[in-house]
Amino acid sequence: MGKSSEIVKEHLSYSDGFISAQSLHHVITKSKTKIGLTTVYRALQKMVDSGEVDTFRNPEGEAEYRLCTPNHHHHLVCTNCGFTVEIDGGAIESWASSAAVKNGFSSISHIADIYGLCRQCA
Amino acid sequence: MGKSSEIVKEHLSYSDGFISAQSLHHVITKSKTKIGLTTVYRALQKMVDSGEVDTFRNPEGEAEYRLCTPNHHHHLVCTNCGFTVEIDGGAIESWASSAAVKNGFSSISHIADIYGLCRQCA
DNA sequence: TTTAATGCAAATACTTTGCAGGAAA
DNA sequence: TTTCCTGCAAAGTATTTGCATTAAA
Repeated sequence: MGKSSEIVKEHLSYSDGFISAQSLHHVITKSKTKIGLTTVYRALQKMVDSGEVDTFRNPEGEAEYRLCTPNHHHHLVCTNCGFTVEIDGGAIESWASSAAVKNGFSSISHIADIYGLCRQCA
Repeated sequence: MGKSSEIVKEHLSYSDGFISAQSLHHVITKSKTKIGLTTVYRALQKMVDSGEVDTFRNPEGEAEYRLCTPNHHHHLVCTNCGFTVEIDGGAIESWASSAAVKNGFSSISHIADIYGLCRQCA
């Protein structure tokens, strides 16, 4: 694993919450570091495989990534303007694990996001 | 709105749970009806806009659709073999609406799916 | 030298859009 | 006629892969 993976992970840690591979690539190249989009994708995929990074697809079809951290949270997203609020998972976490255990599933992860219109856009 | 939208909706109702636009198009053309992929996409998008249909992106990046029904449920998906269990949303529904209200959001929908390994694949 | 990392360009997959022909009002 | 529906082909976007170059071990 070369230096690039380190750079990707570092920038991932700067970003709060999820970020897409494309955005991450933008951020990195804008910062000063030269890096290929392919390399960003490959670094992210490796970290997903190793369990260091969580991923899910947003409604636009882009994959979003974040470092796995203990302070796991979810998103409330305005479908009109994109305004996003981070919210606590609350009961979700236990719902997910109990549903999984009940059905014999293991190594679980979950996605849970809420979409709606924010006050401005309603 | 022509006949095609009716056909799309009908086949959507046959399918239990979510189905992708591509799969739906396959099913429809295989059944006997000639229909263009474009038309399927357009019919689905119209129904999403009107609130008749729910949609989300699966981890592969495909959009999946289902008719909105009162017996709303969620999915527990095996990431290895694709085996899927339908589970009740339980506390999710109230979590979603309370989080939304607390932040001034309206017209909300949510996605909540759990991924893991089923007994066979663990 | 042998192995792994890198990135450009091409390929792939899903979805959307432009446009012309046809059906319905 | 005017409007809407259809669907082919082209375009657009995100992601993956082939391959040659380069860096590291």
